[in-house]
Amino acid sequence: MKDRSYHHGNLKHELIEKGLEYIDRYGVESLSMRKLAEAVGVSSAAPYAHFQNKEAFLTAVWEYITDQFYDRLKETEQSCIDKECLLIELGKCYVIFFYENPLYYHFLFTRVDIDVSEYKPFRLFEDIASDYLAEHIIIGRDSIHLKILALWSMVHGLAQLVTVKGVIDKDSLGNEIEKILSSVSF
Amino acid sequence: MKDRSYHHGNLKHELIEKGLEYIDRYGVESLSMRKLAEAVGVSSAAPYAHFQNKEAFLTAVWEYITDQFYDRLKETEQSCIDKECLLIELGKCYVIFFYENPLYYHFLFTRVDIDVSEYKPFRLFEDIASDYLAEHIIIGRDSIHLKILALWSMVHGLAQLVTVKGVIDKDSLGNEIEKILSSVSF
DNA sequence: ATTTAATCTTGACAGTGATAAGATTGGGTG
DNA sequence: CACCCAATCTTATCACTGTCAAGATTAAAT
Repeated sequence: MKDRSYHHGNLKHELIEKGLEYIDRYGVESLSMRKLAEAVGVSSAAPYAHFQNKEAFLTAVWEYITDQFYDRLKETEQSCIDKECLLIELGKCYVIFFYENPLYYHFLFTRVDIDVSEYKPFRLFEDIASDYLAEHIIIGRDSIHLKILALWSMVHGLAQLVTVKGVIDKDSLGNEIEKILSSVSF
Repeated sequence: MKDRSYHHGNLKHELIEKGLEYIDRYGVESLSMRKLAEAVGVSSAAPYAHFQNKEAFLTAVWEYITDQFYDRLKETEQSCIDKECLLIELGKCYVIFFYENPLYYHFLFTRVDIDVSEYKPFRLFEDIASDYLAEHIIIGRDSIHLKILALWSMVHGLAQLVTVKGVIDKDSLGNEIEKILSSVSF
């Protein structure tokens, strides 16, 4: 039945991918190590050779998704020609990423102990916002940090609200986000 | 051992309260019906006389917390003398509520199917923001809705970011929030 | 006082995370 | 090449979970 004999060869990575699939489809709650193991064609205790426990496994998945998120942001940064639009494009990317995978949002930001200074996606956003605001802002420099936080909060909050029924018109998502972000002046 | 004989008398309500306590202290993940039942001094199947299943129980707790949240906002609205400050005070209240109970935030907004038009706290916020912006805004009326959404996103996002390590200086929380919210013009 | 319906207990079931003991095997050593 | 070792996987097994069925207990309605 099993195509791989005893040693699976690629178990760790395949577990993470299957885990992703489950989270994306059903949410974290209904993810069990055993079902995952079975889905990959391996005994129920096999995963514990690669992960200390479920928590550790979920952390691995967490890092995996974080990387995806970061890559998307980075990609947007690099493909944006008109630097005037960069910040808004980045915000759009941020929001759309979680709109496409609402369960990712919960999963990412529910795992508690994020330390902001270590979290790459946040750092990227902060850097870009910082550059942008430094050029486009009239007021004193010390308020830049506040504005970044305000902007970030907005994008972050919007990323979640967008997944809530009735908040936004789904058909014109990209435009809506752009309009919302532009309706505020920093 | 048990102070109540057979019929507990107040089980439903007491379960919800104990559930709250658990969520607040350890998070939803480590909440089990059985432990809850034991903590309240009742057999492990007793809760199921009052709740169809765990999901239904959590929904009840969800509604309970939602009410608390709403009451806090409502209270702020009514105790605010200077209507000029109302919006910011409301935002502060919103954020501080979840700062004080970070696990509430996850719990409230992770339970998926919120319908915005039915969710009282959101409605209240929207109404107040609508009134405020209608008076303080120069631009066309059709953009008010956008600005409300922007503002709400900001407060909503901030409510979560505030629970993340390193984002904000905890000592001056109230002031910080006020400064952040004020750093943006709508 | 008797019935009735609500409430609670006991005992069971399948599914869960996790561990210990042992089987299997690929890769490096001689 | 043969050997061994450490990584990997399996097979029990455990305590715990959500949930249900059957029956015990009691508050409330008749």
